Amino acid sequence: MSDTRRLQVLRAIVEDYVHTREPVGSRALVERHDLEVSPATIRNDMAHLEEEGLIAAPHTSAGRIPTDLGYRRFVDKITEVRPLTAAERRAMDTLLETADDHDAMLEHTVRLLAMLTNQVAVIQHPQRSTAKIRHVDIVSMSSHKALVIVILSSGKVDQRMVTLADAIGDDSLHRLAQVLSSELHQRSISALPLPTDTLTSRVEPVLRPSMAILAQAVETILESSRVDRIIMAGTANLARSGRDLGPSIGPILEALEEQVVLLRLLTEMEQDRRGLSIRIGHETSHDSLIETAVVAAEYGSHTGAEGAKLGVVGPTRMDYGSTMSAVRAMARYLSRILSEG
Amino acid sequence: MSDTRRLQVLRAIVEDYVHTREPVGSRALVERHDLEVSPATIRNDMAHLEEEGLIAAPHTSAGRIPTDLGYRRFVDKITEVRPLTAAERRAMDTLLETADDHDAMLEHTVRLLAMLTNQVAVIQHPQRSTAKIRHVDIVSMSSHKALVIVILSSGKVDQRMVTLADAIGDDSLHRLAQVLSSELHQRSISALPLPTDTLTSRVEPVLRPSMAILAQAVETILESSRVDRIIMAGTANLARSGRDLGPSIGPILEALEEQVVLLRLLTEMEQDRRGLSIRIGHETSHDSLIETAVVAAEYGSHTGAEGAKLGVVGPTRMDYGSTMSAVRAMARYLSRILSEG
DNA sequence: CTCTGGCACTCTTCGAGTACAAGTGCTAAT
DNA sequence: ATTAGCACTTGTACTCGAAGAGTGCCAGAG
Repeated sequence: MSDTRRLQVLRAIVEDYVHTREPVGSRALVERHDLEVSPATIRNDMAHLEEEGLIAAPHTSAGRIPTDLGYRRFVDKITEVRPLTAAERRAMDTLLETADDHDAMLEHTVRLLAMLTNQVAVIQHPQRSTAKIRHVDIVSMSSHKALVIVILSSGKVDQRMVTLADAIGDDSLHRLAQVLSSELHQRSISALPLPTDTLTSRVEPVLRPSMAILAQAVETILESSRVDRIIMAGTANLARSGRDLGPSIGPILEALEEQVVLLRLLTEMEQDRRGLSIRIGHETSHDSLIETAVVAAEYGSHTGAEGAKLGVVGPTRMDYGSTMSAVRAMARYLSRILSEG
Repeated sequence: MSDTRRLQVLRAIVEDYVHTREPVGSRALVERHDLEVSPATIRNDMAHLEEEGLIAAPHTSAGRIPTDLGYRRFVDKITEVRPLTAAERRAMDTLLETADDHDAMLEHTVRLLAMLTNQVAVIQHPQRSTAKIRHVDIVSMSSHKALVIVILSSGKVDQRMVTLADAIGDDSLHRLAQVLSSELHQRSISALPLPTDTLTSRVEPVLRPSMAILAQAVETILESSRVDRIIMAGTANLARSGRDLGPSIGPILEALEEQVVLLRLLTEMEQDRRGLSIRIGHETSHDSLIETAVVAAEYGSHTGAEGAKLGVVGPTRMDYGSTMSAVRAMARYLSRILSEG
């Protein structure tokens, strides 16, 4: 009753099933892998694995397929993270060159990850709760309209249009911007509300109504910049692997568009020793994702923006080895670029 | 051989088919609509319609379904744009209140349109070829890094990180920003390349290498801001109507993610007298969209940013009446908000 | 105690055959 | 121009049976 062979069998079942998409039987197993025992022996092992709930048979007379638990053990005990191919490395390097602003960076990353894994890739905008205000700017758009621009230490730029209380000249606008900028400089974006009183008291009475409006705008910007967002790519890949996901790709797409779900899931997931977070099937604790697995990794954690993740969503029947390696490599790569920038 | 009845029959076929998703036969037709003739008469009419290529029979013994051409005539001659319901109007009004910056505005619009039509909605970022530079700003991020920010007359803000040639103090940076801003103010974004020589000559020699880098960054920003983008929402709706689109929803998603395709299609489409552009099936001249129809309308055309469109993509078997009305209403609504803002 | 060969059993898949329903096209009559 | 009737075509649903795959279990060997 060699315990290691059981694992070998599980591994073989997972690999074959991932490869062929069909339930795998005992005979095929001994043939494809060189287990030096007879099918009957394997059958015994399979019976045990089934008792443990690691594999299951769709019908009495069909081969076995891994259960969520089976995948889980496979991932935990067996899979070795596969190194990247040269082509993949090259793709990442070209990414570096096209690195533009912060947002574009994330966008390119997620697209590349989708291409590498042939799956849906997602990336979480970093929670910038520790980010600080670096600069506030105001640009006049018309007599009563102005654009408030807030630049954060993370390099993110947010803007918002406001309607001022009075017509205000460029000079006064400049003065307002200076007060805002100097007064709020280095202030954490999570320190709300803003000291509106101090701000208004620092300018001439005639400007105060407008200053209040501007402060309000800045506050709104900060608030909305604390909300996490998710960028997604490769939804077409979902359809490609539709055979695995049954007819249920609709609800999956919905769950993905409903960013909140994914966001909560990502933040809940904890990294294992390999620096990866994986949820398989029911572990996602979300009904429409019951047939999917999420592989994620944290990135940029050393820059103070902690907890931001990136990853892929695919059918539970996925090639965990390469997916895990791609996700991890991507996370490291992005972390490096961000810390350099 | 009443010609108007033929149209009536076509209309009935389209409506029934859109409603039931099943080929419609002569008997059902006379029953559901109160045509005061016998099925046999209808059969004659249908034979004519089939000759004209407006309808087709999937099998010899099945009812008829409209062809692309049939939908086309239906849309051109028959459909009356349905007015919006109160609920729809209300949804649009709440949208107004959540109006934030320019990008968020478009994003909300496209989501709402997706919800209203239960289809995939797309919106084209306005081609800002006529937009002008309103302001250029530089914010120091670290000793050698700075963020270049360009604000356009349309209210769009783009930024880009640059690495400077030398360590430059805040004062000098401010000076550089002022030169850039005043020199480039009101310059059309399509006027490239920038007069780099003039720019560098306006600052002290020690700053010139950095000025060159900054000018280059601005140029890059302008270039990439001229490229149109597409925002999309409601891809989950695609899956919902998957039954209509056969197994081919994969390629469709791909085509949609491949923004270039859609972008070209949208710009090519010309508005009809009702202010709508519609392409049905093969008219999209794109293989993977052969089973879809695109309904679009121009928005914001009076603000100088011309040619930007918004619309929906759905199965050819769609409710053209309500789709058309939703798209047109949305376009008008957005135009109004943009021209007010 | 582990492994193996054999064998009966179960269950899905696939094809052929058949009956049925839907719907047409045509012809002759009004 | 319209209608009624009828023969004809064709997809759909269902049943039946054979084939194939794979298991579980038992009895025997190492």
